[in-house]
Amino acid sequence: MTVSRVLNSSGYVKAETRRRVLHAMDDLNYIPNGLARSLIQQRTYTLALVVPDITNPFFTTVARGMEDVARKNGYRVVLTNTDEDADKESEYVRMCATIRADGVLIAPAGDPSLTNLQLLHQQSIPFVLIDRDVTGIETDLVKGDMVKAAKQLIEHLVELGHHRIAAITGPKNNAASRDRLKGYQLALVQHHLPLDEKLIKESVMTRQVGGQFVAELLALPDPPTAIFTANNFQCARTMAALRELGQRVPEDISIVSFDNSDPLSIVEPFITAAIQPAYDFGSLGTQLLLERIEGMHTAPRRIVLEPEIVIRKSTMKR
Amino acid sequence: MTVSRVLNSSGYVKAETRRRVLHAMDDLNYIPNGLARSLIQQRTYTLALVVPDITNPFFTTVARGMEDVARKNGYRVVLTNTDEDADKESEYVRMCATIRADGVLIAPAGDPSLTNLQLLHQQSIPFVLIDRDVTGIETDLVKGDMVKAAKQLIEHLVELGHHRIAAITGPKNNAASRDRLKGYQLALVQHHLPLDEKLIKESVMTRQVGGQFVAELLALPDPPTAIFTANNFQCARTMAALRELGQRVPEDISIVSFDNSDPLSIVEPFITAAIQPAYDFGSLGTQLLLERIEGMHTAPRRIVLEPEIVIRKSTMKR
DNA sequence: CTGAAAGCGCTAACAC
DNA sequence: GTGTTAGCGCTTTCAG
Repeated sequence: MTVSRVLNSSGYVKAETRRRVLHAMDDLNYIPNGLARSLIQQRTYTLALVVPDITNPFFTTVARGMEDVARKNGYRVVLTNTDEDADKESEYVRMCATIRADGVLIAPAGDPSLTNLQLLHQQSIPFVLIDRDVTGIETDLVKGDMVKAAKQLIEHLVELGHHRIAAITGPKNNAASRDRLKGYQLALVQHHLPLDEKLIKESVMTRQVGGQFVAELLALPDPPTAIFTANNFQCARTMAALRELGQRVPEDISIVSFDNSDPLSIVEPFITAAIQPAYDFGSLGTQLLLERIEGMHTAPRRIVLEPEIVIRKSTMKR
Repeated sequence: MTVSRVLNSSGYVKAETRRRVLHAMDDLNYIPNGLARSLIQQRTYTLALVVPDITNPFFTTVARGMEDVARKNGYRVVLTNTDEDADKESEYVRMCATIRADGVLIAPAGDPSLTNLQLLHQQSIPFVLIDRDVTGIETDLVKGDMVKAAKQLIEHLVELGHHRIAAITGPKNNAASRDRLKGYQLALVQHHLPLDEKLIKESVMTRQVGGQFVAELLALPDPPTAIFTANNFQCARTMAALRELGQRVPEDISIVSFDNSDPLSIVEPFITAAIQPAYDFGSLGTQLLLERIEGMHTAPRRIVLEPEIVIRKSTMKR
């Protein structure tokens, strides 16, 4: 018990006793057992971050933001990958319950993630959504204004004289995908441009994304002069496919994208993109989460951050 | 106790009883408490990955390799960042002990990490080094043959007619840095080229790396015609600095680097580089670690993998 | 200021 | 097949 008091600097311990305890701990290379402590305290000081892909620079930046805030508050972070798969996500959410994480920051795979969030709720594990909303649940959320961002990207293209603009989107069961598409459509409508279904290609958001849609788009009788991609990986794949087909960017075709926050892009930031404050997603999300863990707030809070539109070299006048 | 038997499918339970237990668990949304289980079993089924920077694509790929093998064997992975700082590393190594991780895969910050490894040893936590050796300790290790890789990169430059080749290195207390420098020197010596100390610049390996050395190199009376950088971030920063100084790559100056495994490099792999099998570092390292946890091996095993030299567009004939 | 008793939720070992 | 006892290493509570 006295050792416990020394460890936690709680209660009174005579200076001499404290000294002896510390000395003994040092002697024995003693490190307290966190499991036992957590078991009794009902607190693990562990937060979990559940993201679709930890190799996506966007999410590693989120992780950094989270880690910084967590550490500052005495919490650890456990990172997990869902590969955009609600089933794998479910496994990890269960893991969060098993390890008794104090809270979870999650970028849900899509609307089917609802079940996973409900599980967290059942288990009374506080959670905060980042980047993506999920229909059917009201909770704390930090995301970017993706409708607006997409709209601005498209408007940039329109101003450059593009009228045939293709959109590569993610799965429809995913709010982030839907918002980006919505922004695209909104921009076209407001500028009195026709919406052509053939210019919209649904694909996936992972690095496994294929590039066949590029050939399909170019094979259209009236092919697009610009392409809007929904994320990092789609953009990269599109660029690669265009190169294979002998198309130059931006001379032959323009490209805009989301979150081209390549960690190495100090090399040659090339893609005109809507950059979301990924670090802030992590840090603000964690802040909300910690407040919820401490039981401070009750009404769900939604934080919508403004993305920054960065005009670079992947777009040019038509 | 019966519940425990059902959970672990151990011992005999009547089919009917099992059914009732499962039903009740479902009813109550019961999820077993991993803390209590780990406390008694003295096993957490948690591995830790300690790397310098989780936003470095090289290490996220390592993480993927680790996670895949860990999952397949029923283990979880906890990721941590040390920022190339032995003190922060020490904190995390202590954390590994606190949470009673079953094993640790670690890319040590440098030779001062020795203390941290000794702590793990004291606490009887098995560990495996990846990417970097540490002088003063004999353990399992998975790394690339960096001397050879660096040597081949330099030879490529020599064959292109470069004689004044600069080297940007990492901290000297780090085996990875030393090996890369050694390969550079070896190549020059074998090709009877002079070793000029003024062409060697020591810098850091993090994203915070500055680019001032580029200006210094170019200001030399006999400036280099090619630059060898030791990693991702140094390469990126060098490219940026060159651009600011109006130097074109590769027309004015050539660049070679290590691990330019940008996740988005499907866009435009540009840098001629030595690519190390990062995924295998993670998967093989975890394999070794698990074997050590299961107590199978005793003699330290060293796995040295061959890097691949990929000639791309950042180098040209002098 | 220090210690003794009890218990967090689970499982190993041993009854029955 | 199922239940009981004990204990993993801590902290909470209450005595002294």
